[in-house]
Amino acid sequence: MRLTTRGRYAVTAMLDLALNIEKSPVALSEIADRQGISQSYLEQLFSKLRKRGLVDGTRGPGGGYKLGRSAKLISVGDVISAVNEPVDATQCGGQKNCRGEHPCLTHDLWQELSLQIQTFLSSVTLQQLTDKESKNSGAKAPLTSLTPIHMQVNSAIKTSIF
Amino acid sequence: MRLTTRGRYAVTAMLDLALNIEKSPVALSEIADRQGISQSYLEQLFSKLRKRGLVDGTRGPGGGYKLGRSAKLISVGDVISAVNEPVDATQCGGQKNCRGEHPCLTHDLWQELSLQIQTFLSSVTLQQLTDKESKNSGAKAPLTSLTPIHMQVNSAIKTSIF
DNA sequence: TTATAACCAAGTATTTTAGTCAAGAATAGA
DNA sequence: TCTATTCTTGACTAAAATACTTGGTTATAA
Repeated sequence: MRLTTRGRYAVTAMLDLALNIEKSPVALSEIADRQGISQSYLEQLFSKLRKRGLVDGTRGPGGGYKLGRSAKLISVGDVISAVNEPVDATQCGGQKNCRGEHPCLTHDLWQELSLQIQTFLSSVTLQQLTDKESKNSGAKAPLTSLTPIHMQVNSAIKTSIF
Repeated sequence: MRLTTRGRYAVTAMLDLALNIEKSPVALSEIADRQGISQSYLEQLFSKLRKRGLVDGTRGPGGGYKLGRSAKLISVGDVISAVNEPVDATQCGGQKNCRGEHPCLTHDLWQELSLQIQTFLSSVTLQQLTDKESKNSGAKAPLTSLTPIHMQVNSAIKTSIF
C-alpha cells in the first residue's frame, strides 16, 4: 500500500464525482478545472479507475464519467490501489537469503502493518466521506469534529488487537 | 501523510533496532546488512530520526544506535513522518481561488481522511509489533492470524464514526 | 456533419528516491 | 598517544516515479 499525491488526486477526483452525482456524467475538464489537476493526467488516472470498474465513461457531447457503482461500495483503498502499481515489499522474495536473525522477521512485521493500513483504508467509503460533509454543511462545525470519537475507537483497536 | 518505501525502510530499521535491544547500541552496518539497505542511505534516514529524538547515536568502537525512548512510546506514525517532508496537500493555500462549488470541500475531505490515517498510524507502536512477534514465535501461527479481529474492530469504527 | 468528450500512446520535465563518495569528529582499546 | 571503529555531515549522481504535454483516434449527441 503506497500513499502519495497520486492517490490523493484520484480520491479527490472520485469525491468530486460523488459530490456531483446529480449532474452526472461529469466531464473530466470540469474536474480538472475544479481540482486544479491537469486534464491529461486525470485521463491517465481515470483509465486505471475504469479498468477496475470504479468509473464508467460515456463519450460524445454531454458525456463524461460517473461512479461505476454506489459510493457506498467504493472504498478509499479501492481508489488508491487502483492508481498505484503493486509493490513487492521484500527484497528476498520468498525466504531465500535470510541467514541473519531478524531479517525476514521485520519484513513480516511490515507486511502485517501494511495489511492493517490496507484494511483500514478499505473500511472507509466515499459515501461516508460525502455524508460527513452534508452533515456539517449546515452547521459551522469543522470536519474534524468527529475525530475524538475516532481516536477512542482507535484506542479500542489498540487494546484488542495487541 | 505520505507512505512510500522510504517509510518502510525507516520502520524496518527501527524494528530491527527494537528487536536487538539487548545488544544495543547496534551499528548501522549490521542493520544495513540484515535488512539489505545501503548503509549510506540509512545514515541519511537516521540523521532525520535522530533529530526527532527517535534514536540516540554513540560513536567509536562498539558504538551504534539505540532507540531514543521506549518502544512503547514510539509509534509507526512518528517514524514515517520523521523521514518524509511535510506535504502541503491543497494547491490553494488557505481558501483563496475557490470559486467553484466543491473544490476546497474535497480538499477538506482529503485532509480529514489524512488525519484519520495519521491517527491510525500513531496508534500503532513498535512495541506492539515486536510483542506480536514474540507471541507467535513459539507457535507456527502466521502473523496475520489476528487480522479478522482487526477487521471486526474496523467495522466497529465504520459504524460509530460515520 | 460537426462539435464534444472519452480514449489512447508516446514523449518530456520535474521531483523524489536511492545510492555513492569523501571527509570529519568522537571514542574505546591497544 | 595511536588506531581502528563508528557516527556524522555534505555534495554529488543514477534511477525511478510523478506530473504534465502533445497529438492523435474513436464514439455520439445535436
